[in-house]
Amino acid sequence: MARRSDHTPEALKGLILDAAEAIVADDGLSALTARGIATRIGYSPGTIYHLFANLDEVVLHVEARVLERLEQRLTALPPAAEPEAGLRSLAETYLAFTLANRRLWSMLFEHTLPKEVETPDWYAQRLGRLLAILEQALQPFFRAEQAGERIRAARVLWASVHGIVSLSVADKLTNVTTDTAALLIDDLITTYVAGIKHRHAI
Amino acid sequence: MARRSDHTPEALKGLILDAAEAIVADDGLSALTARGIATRIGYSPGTIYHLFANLDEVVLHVEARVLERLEQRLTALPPAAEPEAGLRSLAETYLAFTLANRRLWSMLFEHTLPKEVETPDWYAQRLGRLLAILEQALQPFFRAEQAGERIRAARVLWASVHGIVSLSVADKLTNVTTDTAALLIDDLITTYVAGIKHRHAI
DNA sequence: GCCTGCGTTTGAACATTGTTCAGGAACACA
DNA sequence: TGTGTTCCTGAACAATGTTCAAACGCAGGC
Repeated sequence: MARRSDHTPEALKGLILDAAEAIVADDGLSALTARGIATRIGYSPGTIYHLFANLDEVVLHVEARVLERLEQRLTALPPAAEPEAGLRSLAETYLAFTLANRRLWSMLFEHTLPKEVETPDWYAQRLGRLLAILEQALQPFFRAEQAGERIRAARVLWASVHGIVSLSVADKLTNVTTDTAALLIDDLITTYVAGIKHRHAI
Repeated sequence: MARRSDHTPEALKGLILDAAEAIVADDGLSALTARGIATRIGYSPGTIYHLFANLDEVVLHVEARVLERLEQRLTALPPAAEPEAGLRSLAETYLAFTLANRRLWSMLFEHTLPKEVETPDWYAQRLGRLLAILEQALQPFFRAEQAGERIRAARVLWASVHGIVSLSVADKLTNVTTDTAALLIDDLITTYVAGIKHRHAI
């Protein structure tokens, strides 16, 4: 009973990604199955494979949407009065986003592509844009000729916040401590920024 | 053709874990299958289920062995002349270990237990012991009555180093930068320690 | 109104997975 | 030799990702 253009291919892709995202958000990446998506959108499993090469590609696109939403949140933040407050609100927004989207966020790091396949360019570019936000927020702390140090600091902060958040989302740190991720992030920023001021006195 | 005590149950458990570890080390967590382990040790898949409740439990034990080995490396380090050098060599050892055991290390974070099941106590204790090493290395930077700050700093550093390492092992950061993980870790420790000295002048 | 062609969609099929469990095989002891 | 207990097997089940010949229904021509 093949239908014809119930939905355009693009609309169908959207349906598939919506369904996939809902499943991951509800029950985690491991609950995502081709048949599950198909049932949810009222199509058969085969249809998915006409629009995506395989399930990995579906996951990759869901990941992209999550990253895009995070980017929107971070760029929508009002400019901060003080540089350090700007950093802090970036980190807090990041944390709030991951906590509100625990399973979707975990997906980004649980999911690994098969050996041969490498992450597509657009994926790296998405990450790059997120880093650029941080690089800019760090501008007040460095002189113009210290661009290298500034860029490195952005990566360190990005990865560090990620580490705190991911261990806490996965419950691999909170088992051991009563500190919440928010406290740790606060300490990280305060101390790291104090270190920057001390090292690269501007 | 049931054999009798070719191996004691304990020895058999060891064989299973060895095989599982080898498979993960070679081809990653996703290549780990009950049949694969069974073939490798010359037993049938069913045997595994007499010794472990399910594959998740096998993975958990392999994780434990990896954590144990890391702990051995970290505790075997010679005492450092300077406090900051001690921190640095801890972090470098950690990084070297993860790079030498990429797939095994990724396993720790790709693998998540099903919703209901929670990580066993001994797992949290293993992590706790690793953190304790860091807490001790931070002792010279804090006064005795600042134990709270020191413990928090250990968690921040632990999670931050983890973040740098895990993004770099998963190639989700290096795509974007030419900095190696070692440089980022170096920057983290230098700057964070500078921040500590500045904040909690001892 | 009918036919024909073509892009869509199906759903059965295949290989592979985790997991179970009735029963067979080998040892220890009589 | 017989008997019981313990260990181990391997077939079986449900579920997975993925493929692809066939079936379907719309668009356009007659």
